[in-house]
Amino acid sequence: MDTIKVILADDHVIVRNGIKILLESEGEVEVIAEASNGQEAVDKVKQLKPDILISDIRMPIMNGLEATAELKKVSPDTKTLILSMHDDEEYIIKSVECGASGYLLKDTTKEEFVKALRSILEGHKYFSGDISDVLVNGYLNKNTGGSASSSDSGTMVKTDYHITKREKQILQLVYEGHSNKEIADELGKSIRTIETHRFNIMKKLGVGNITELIRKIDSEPYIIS
Amino acid sequence: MDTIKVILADDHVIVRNGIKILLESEGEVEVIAEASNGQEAVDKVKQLKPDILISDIRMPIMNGLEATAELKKVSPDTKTLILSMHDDEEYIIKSVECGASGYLLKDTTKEEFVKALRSILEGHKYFSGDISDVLVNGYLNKNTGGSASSSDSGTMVKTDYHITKREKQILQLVYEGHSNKEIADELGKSIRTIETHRFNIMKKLGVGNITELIRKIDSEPYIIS
DNA sequence: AATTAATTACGTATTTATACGTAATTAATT
DNA sequence: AATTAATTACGTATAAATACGTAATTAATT
Repeated sequence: MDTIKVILADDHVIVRNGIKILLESEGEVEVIAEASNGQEAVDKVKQLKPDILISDIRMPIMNGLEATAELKKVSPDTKTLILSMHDDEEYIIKSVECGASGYLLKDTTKEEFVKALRSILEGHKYFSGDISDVLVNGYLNKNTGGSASSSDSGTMVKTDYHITKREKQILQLVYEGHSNKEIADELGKSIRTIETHRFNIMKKLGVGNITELIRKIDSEPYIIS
Repeated sequence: MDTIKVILADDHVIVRNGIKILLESEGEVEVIAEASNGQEAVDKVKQLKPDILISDIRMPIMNGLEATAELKKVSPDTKTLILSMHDDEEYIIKSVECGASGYLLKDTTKEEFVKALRSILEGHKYFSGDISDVLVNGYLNKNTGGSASSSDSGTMVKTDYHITKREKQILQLVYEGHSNKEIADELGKSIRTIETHRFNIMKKLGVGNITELIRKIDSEPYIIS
């Protein structure tokens, strides 16, 4: 019987080392490569065609969800298992939308970890905890209704804030701590324009002040990527 | 030859598991207990008297630096090795001030990890990378001058912002996203008082807006603890 | 080409926060 | 008891941001 060939993507070496030793102690999992950012993960998946990519979400250069979405193009048979500290529904749903086959928290035991890998290799989805079936079924129910029901997507979990390209640009600068004046100068636009965008962004994201905004982006970084 | 007895403190099981397996694969290190927060770490150190506590900084209930400082009282012979993602000088200096014997980044190899443990067990300090000697020597130079030089502590690394008790209280509420009015209501004080405190706090911390403030506290959480 | 979405920017109004200085009162330290 | 530090709060002034609405222009989509 062949081993399950996996690639690990996490920006911390010690975490990758720890996971590698954890999994290979089982004997049926082989870590064939490691990546410290999403882009490196995609490149190595393309090159090595592993069975499963195990990926953190928050990584430099390209995050784990984007890398997951990218896999369809470079290695359609490779599946992704997300391993994250975040248990927000938005993250979980977003990972499903990006095509991930599983989602585990970093609190996961070795036993469950290996069980998840086996399950995914057999073509199933694997989401840890009680929220797994609820979320996956909820997501499937949302999509079973066809295109008519896509207008109701906001009623379940909000994952698309409909932030335009320009809004993301300005949001990034706000996130970095720039004042409206600084942003106006940088983009060569009127400060009134920036204020308008800013108002629209805050409304779309449902936040009331800059602190909430920063927290929201910290927890959902795909908003600006 | 006895093994080095260590306790691991990190709020993520998978990290603790990974480190445990990593270290015990060497044979000369034995993980005798684990803790998921600073308080639990202190309690287990008190009970089990390990050689070394390996601790993350950011943990719930009590952070790793506070736990380090607490060890003198409960197990004077136990040394602490901080294992963190943060390489800010403030963190490193603060760990020394709390009595830590070493500081490694989570980017550390197994070899260096074990080397650090051996070194610490022999009574030495162990700080990873080129910054280690510079920082430790800089810190010792600061203290070698005696009490007369303590007035110059701000010229090297700013670790004490001299935030008063009341200021910390208000800072916590600002950090949580409350407006000045909300804070004034909650504390039963004039909004003008809150504004005054807020101005003083920002000045002490050297930040120009709320975004910078949040980032600073995120990277130096002891400011408000 | 028509329609829709995004971008730009203003009017009007208000709120909120920043900035500096002064000073009385209270609490803590010497 | 005297001194120092912290807390409270105001005057004065200004800057910055929030909030809502309107609308022209440009870009993208159908």
